[in-house]
Amino acid sequence: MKSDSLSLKVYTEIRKKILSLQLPPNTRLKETFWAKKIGVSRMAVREALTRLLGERLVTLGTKGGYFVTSMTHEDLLQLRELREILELGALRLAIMKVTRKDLEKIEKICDDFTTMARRGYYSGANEADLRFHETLVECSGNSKVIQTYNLSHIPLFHQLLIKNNGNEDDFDLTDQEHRAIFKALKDKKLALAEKNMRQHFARGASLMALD
Amino acid sequence: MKSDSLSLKVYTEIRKKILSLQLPPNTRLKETFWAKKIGVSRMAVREALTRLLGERLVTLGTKGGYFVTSMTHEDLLQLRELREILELGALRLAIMKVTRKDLEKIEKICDDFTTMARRGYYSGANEADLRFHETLVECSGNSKVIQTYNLSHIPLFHQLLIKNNGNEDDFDLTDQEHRAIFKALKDKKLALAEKNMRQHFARGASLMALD
DNA sequence: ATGATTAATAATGTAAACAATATTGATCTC
DNA sequence: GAGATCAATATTGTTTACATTATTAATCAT
Repeated sequence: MKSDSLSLKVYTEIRKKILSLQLPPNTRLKETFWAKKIGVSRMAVREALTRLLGERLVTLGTKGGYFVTSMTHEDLLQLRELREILELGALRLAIMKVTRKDLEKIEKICDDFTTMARRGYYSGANEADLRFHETLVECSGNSKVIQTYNLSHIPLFHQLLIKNNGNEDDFDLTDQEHRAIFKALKDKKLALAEKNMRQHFARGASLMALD
Repeated sequence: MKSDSLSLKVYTEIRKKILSLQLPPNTRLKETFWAKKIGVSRMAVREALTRLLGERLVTLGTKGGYFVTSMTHEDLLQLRELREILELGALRLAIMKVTRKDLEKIEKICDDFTTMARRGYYSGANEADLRFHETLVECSGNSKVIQTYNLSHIPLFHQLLIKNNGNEDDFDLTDQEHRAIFKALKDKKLALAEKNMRQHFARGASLMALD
């Protein structure tokens, strides 16, 4: 098996931890610590962190050093707006381009969500929630939109939202809303799909206001 | 005067050259070459390139090495779609939040465009064109939208489009369209502003098809 | 001449060493 | 005991050195 570059390994590992909140915002990322932990030189770590800096997932401290990018409440509100812009845009493209296979994939994700939520696998259901939205964006068939979505920290936003406002009662509503969006997409009813999606996001916004 | 870090210096310089097409797509970026040229160690260059990798402005070759990210015709079409999504989204936010000062700034940019185009300063007019759109996005008042826009390579898109399809006859039309968008924004007529902007982008799209 | 083979060169990937700055913690003064 | 001072430690910024892999150039056989 071919071994990828060492810094790529570090990059992948730290990135995953940031996006899953195992490394919470504002955490300081000390080069030597991670070098020892992963078993590579400090330079490999530094390179990984610099790459994450380019992705805006880490930030430079005023006196040097790398930190996991922080998220203020204001940031979350703005990310919600951005998300709405991007996902609605993707939806408009998807309506035109979506394939039979895409639709099957989305429906399966809805089913997975239902199953997991019913059986109390809430983390799993959240994963399915995230995947539902990612898959919708993929259905846009526009790789630049997809890339932008992935660089926009929306997965992080989703995680934070769930962590702060997670509520088991919401799973049913989320399920219904996802299926409503899916159905409109399948029937290629753009206006309806947009309306359903806006509604879905509006509920998310109302949850955020409770902080 | 405080000196910033060396890799930041390299990062800034190379980034500017990429976005202005002084370093065209697919150019190989050799570490030692730039190290000598800028007068820093190879590692400082490497760090800068890694950061640009995170921003997707450079790519890794299959056999190693950094290259300026290439742009296929397909990429340009997709970027145009992305641009429309982001700028229309920003416009919707801007209609609600735009300030008097913002409006003055935009109008001034329109005036600059007119003046420069009339006097034959076409590069300058293109700069004003770019700035018109950037400023509109800034009027969204949403830093995440702004950040995403800046990471989306749209300036590059703009440059490439002009380079390939630049046509002096278009300046008049562009000017009118910009002013139409501006007026609708000032009057807070959302539907009209959207329509004008869509029209502006549609013309851009029609130019692309001529390749 | 043309194409394959191999030696020479160049470029990258990785690690280690050194210098400069920041942080910590102990000591002292009041 | 609270706060200031300064030494000790830790962390980062930068360069140099080495190992590995690509690329180029030269040689040779056909």
